[in-house]
Amino acid sequence: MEHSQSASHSESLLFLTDEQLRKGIEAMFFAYRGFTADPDRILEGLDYGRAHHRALHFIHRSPGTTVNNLLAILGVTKQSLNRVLRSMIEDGLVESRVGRADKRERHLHLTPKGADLERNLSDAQRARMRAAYRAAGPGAVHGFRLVLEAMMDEDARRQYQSLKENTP
Amino acid sequence: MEHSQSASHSESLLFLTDEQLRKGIEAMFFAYRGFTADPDRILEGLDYGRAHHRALHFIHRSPGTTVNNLLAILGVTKQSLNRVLRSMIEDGLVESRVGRADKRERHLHLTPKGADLERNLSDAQRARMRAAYRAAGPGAVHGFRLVLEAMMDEDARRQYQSLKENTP
DNA sequence: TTGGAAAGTCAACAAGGCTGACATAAAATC
DNA sequence: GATTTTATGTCAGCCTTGTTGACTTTCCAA
Repeated sequence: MEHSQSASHSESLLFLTDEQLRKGIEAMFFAYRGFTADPDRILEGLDYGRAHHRALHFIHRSPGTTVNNLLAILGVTKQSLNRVLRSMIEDGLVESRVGRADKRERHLHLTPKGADLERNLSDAQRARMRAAYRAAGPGAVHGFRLVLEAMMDEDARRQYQSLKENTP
Repeated sequence: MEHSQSASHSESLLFLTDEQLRKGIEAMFFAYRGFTADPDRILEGLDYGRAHHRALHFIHRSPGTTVNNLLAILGVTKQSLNRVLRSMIEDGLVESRVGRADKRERHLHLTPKGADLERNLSDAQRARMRAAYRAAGPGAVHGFRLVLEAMMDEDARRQYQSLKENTP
C-alpha cells in the first residue's frame, strides 16, 4: 500500500505535516532510550556512567586523541571531562601520555582493561543497532543516516563527517 | 556510486558491518544533540529544563492524561516527575484536576500559558525536524522511522505505537 | 623573555535521575 | 464494615553529570 501508490504520496509533502513531524520527534525520544539502555545496564554497578562510555568510545575510535579534541567532540567542559577521565586513569582504563611534539598535550589511549570494557559496551550497543538495521533493511538504513545527518548542528556534522573518513 | 551499483551492495549484508554500525551509533549521538539543542536554548534562563519539556510535550499530546500514565511514558520515578510537575503547576503552566470517575487520579492539562510555552518549544523542534525531513526526502523519512522503531525497547514501542493512533 | 595556549585542579552549584519512608484518600476486595 | 490495594504526593538524602569561576603549572612561540 505504501509503495503501490507512493508516487502521489512521495511527491506530495504529506511527510512534512505536523503530525508526521511529531511522530518523528517521539520516535527519536523513545529510540534514544533504547539506544542507551544496554550500555547503561552494563555500567550500573561499575561506578561508571554514560559520560564514561562516551569518552571510552571516542578514545577507542581515535587512539591518541588529545583532551582538547575530545572536549570538542563531546561538547562538555574540560572540568566535566576531566572528572571522568581522572577516574578512568586512576582505575587503569585510560592512559594519558604527554605529547612528544607538544608536551602540553595529553594523548589518550585505552589500556587493555579499558579496551575490554569498551568492547563490552560497544558489543551491546552494536547488537541492538544490528538488529534494528536487519529488521529495517538496507534502504531504510540509508534513509536513517540521511535524516540523522541533516538533523545535526553544523559543527557536529563536520565532526561526524571527519570521523567517518579516517578508518583507523 | 551508492545507487549505481547498489544492487550488489544492498542485497549483500555490507550495511551490517561493524563499521556501518559504528557510523549509525555516532550518528545517533550527534543527531540527538541537535534534536534537543533548540528547546534547550529556549528553556535555559526560564528555570525549566529538558524534563519539563518532555512533560509538557506528552501532556499536550494526551490532554487529561493521569500522573501514572505519564510516569510510564517518561520512564522516571514519581518523585522525579513530581518535582517538575509541581513547579509547573505552581507557575500556572499545568493544571491538575481530580478525577471524576476515580478521585484518586489527577488529570493533567496545559493552561493557556503552558500551551504557549509548549508551542514555542515544539515549533523550534519541529522546524529542525522539518528541515531534516525536507533535506532527506520522503523515502529517507520512511527508513528513518523504521530503524528508530526497531531500535526501541518493546515497552517503548508499544507506547509509541499507541500514541501514534489516537490523533487527538 | 614574556604572552598566551593547553592542561589540570579546587570549589561551589544546579538539574534531574535515584531510593526509602511515610501520609492520605479513595477504590476494591474480602 | 474492615482490610488491602492503588494513586498520588512529599520529605530527606544520595549520585551523576553538567555548569561557572578562579587559579596554577607547563611550555610553545613570537
